Amino acid sequence: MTNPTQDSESELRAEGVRITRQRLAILHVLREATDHPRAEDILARARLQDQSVSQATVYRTLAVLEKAGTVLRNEFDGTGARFELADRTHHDHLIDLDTGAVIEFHSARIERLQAEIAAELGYDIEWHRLELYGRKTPD
Amino acid sequence: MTNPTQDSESELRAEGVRITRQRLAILHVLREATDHPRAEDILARARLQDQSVSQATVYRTLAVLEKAGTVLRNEFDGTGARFELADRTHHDHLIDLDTGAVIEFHSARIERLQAEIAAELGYDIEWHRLELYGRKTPD
DNA sequence: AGGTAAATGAGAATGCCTCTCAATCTTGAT
DNA sequence: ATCAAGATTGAGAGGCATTCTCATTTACCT
Repeated sequence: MTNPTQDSESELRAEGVRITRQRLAILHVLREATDHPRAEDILARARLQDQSVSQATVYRTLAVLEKAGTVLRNEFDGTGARFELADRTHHDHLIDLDTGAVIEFHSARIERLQAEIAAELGYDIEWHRLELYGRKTPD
Repeated sequence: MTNPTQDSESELRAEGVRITRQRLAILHVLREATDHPRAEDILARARLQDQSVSQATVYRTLAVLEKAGTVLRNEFDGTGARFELADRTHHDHLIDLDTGAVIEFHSARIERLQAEIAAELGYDIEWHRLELYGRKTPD
């Protein structure tokens, strides 16, 4: 009888995050997104569902959700943050320099090497960012 | 009879970059830096050598030097770019979340894995960004 | 239902960075 | 050395993403 949508809301409530109309609209946008939208895009899409959502609330909500571990913030180019739901398994990004397309990938070997390197330097990794920027290999 | 300082200036000149008093001051700052200074820091330090350097020139020069391959731009936190000379061998960064210290490291194995992964996805890597964020391992 | 602290909208404010433009340099050619 | 042509510069205005302020509204516990 549980569904993922209700689950994530309960989890948020359990963390002391109040569920408002606006936050539901923003969460909905993030759940439907297949890209990595910017705050601006999220605002536009959220307003389709709830006309009242403001820019300030989008930024505030994204900050709240990020702190709660529900969303991830990315900074691929220098033109502002891009967001995604943190509900799937961890992955890194490959950005196509020609099209701007963002491809997700994961490598357990790289993850392991990162931890090894950090350990050698006397550190525990809290999180990391790995982005590859490239172009399609010519045939 | 050549020295690295003169070399990099000749190289820049060869690329069509004019060597001005202000650019020399900025290059000097970057050569002396042991940290990863922000534009603001570079401006302050450059002015110690040449009072006339302006903020606009710092940004413009950093953009010119970046395009020329002389400096690297980093975005560790969301609070603005940090720069470093690109004269040493390639490296990635480990950022200490408690102190903000930036530790440089390099792993040929990770580099190789990155290339492999990109190749599997049909891409050639142009450049990449790998940052580890962590804390000192407790004893 | 009622009280209280949290969340919101609108717009002002901030911070980093880029642009504009007239004045001043760098440089290659003379 | 001198010159012309074009690049670079300083100062301040402008731009853009993001955050803040504050009066009003809302979620949520009891």
